[in-house]
Amino acid sequence: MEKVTRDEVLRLHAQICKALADPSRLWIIVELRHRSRTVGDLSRAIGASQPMTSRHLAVLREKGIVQAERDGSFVRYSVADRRVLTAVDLLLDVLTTQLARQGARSTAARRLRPALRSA
Amino acid sequence: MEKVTRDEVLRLHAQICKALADPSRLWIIVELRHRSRTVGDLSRAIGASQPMTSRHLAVLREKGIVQAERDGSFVRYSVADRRVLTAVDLLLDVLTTQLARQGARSTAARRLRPALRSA
DNA sequence: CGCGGACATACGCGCATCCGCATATGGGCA
DNA sequence: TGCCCATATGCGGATGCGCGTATGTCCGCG
Repeated sequence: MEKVTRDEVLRLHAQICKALADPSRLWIIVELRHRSRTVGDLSRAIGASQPMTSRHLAVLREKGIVQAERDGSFVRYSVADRRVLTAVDLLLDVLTTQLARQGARSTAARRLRPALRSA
Repeated sequence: MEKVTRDEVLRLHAQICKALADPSRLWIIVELRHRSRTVGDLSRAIGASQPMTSRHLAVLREKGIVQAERDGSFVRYSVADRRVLTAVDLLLDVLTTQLARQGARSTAARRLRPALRSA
C-alpha cells in the first residue's frame, strides 16, 4: 500500500492549481476543450512563441492535465482529464459572478477595512 | 455595459487559480468547508504563524474566495462562494485518480519522451 | 544519408511571490 | 483613558516563475 501524507497531497493538489494559474495555460486549456491541437496551432492561437508554448504544455503535461500524442512529425495535445475543464469552468463562474456583482469597481479594492466597515 | 477584454478575464481567472495554488491556503479552505473559523483557529489548525495565516487569508479575501466578518475582537472567516469548494474537490479527484493510476511511480517522471515512446 | 520542419530543452534575466520578523491597528474591558 | 489581546501590515532576503534567445532532438522525405 502506498502511504501518502496529508502534506504531500496538499502539495500536489497545490501544484495542479499552480499549473492552471497562468493566463496562457488557461487559454491553452480552452483551446483544447473540443479538439486536440498541435503545438504550432496552439502557439498561433494564443499568440505566444513556440518555445514558450511548448514550455507551458510541458507544465500541464507534468501535472497530468494534458497529454501528448505523436501525429507524424507533429505532436497533438489534448485534455487528459475532463474534470479539469469542469473545475476551470466553475472558477470562471465564480469570477463572472464577482464581475457582475461589482461592476466597474476595482477588484483590488477588496481590502479588509471596507469589507468590515460595511458590516 | 462593462467592457472586459478576454485577456483581462484570463488574467483574473488565473489569479483565482493562483490564490488556490498553495498548500496552506488549500488547507485553510478545507478547514472552512463546514464552519467559519477565526484567524487564531486557522493558524493553529494549519500550523502556520499568525502573520502568515493572516496573509494567506488576505490573498484569498482579495480574490473573493473567502469573506471576513467581525465577531467581538475576533475575525471569523468563511468561504464566500461554495463553487470554489466544488472546483477544489474536482481537482483533488483528478489528483487522486493520478495517484491511484501511477501508484508509487514518481510524479516527476511524467516527461515527454517516455509518454511518446509508449505510443 | 543529409536536409528541413516541428517540437523540446538549456541558459539567463527581470519580476513577482513567499516567509520570518518586527511593528502597527483596532476593538473590548477595567 | 490605558492596557491587552486578536489581527493586519511593512520590510528585507531568498526563492520561483515567465519569457526571449539559442540550441538540441526527432521525424519524414528526397
